[in-house]
Amino acid sequence: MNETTLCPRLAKAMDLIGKRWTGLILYQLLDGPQRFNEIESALPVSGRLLSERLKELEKEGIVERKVYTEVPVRVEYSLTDKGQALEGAIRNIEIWATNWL
Amino acid sequence: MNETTLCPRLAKAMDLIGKRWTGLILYQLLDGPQRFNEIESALPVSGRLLSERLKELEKEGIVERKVYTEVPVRVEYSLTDKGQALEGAIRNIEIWATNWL
DNA sequence: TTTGATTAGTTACTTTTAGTAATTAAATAA
DNA sequence: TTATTTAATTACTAAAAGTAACTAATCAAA
Repeated sequence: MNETTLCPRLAKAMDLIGKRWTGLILYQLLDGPQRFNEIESALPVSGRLLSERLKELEKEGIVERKVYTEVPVRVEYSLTDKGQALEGAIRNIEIWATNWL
Repeated sequence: MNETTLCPRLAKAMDLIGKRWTGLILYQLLDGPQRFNEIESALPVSGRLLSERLKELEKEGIVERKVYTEVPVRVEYSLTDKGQALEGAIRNIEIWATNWL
């Protein structure tokens, strides 16, 4: 193992996107703001991990969390500009998947 | 959890690329064929996982393994067409990383 | 003929992460 | 008071990753 010339920004990007479910969560959010349960229902991810991933993405400024104090409470997640900027990468993966899988 | 409308091909692509180190291994191979130790030295990945990942990628037809019976043995890994087709996706992640991280 | 060097792994063991299911908090309606 | 709904969290188990030592193959040097 070593850490030589590897670009730290690319490494971080791969670490973020590469975390399990993160890519699919972002893909899901490309459709627009969605609440917790919507994302949970759309993907085979448990609430435990979805919560964890959304927190990470929020911390990185990729996802925004908005609470509506309705009854019952509504929490919506959406992509920030930084998150939206990932669309090209995600669409490219989608295209590759369509052509090669 | 559910498995509703999620595109299975995208899910598989995300699962492949999303596995730890896989993105960086592919990025590394965009530079051309490389032997095991070269990849291991370029990335902070251990031989154990590098070996595991390369096997998965070979099984998926993304990476090709070629053995040269020299002394000592030389094993080179390279991208197949299917693997090379991921360049767009990987470059997009690279660009995003440059702009946003 | 034994020792060492080199590459490409594998094995054994520990730590971290993920999966699963049950539980909680808050706010209200019946 | 009990039930309902959403958005989580907690406790526990299973799987994956990290680490370091070891192996196989082949030859050269001592």
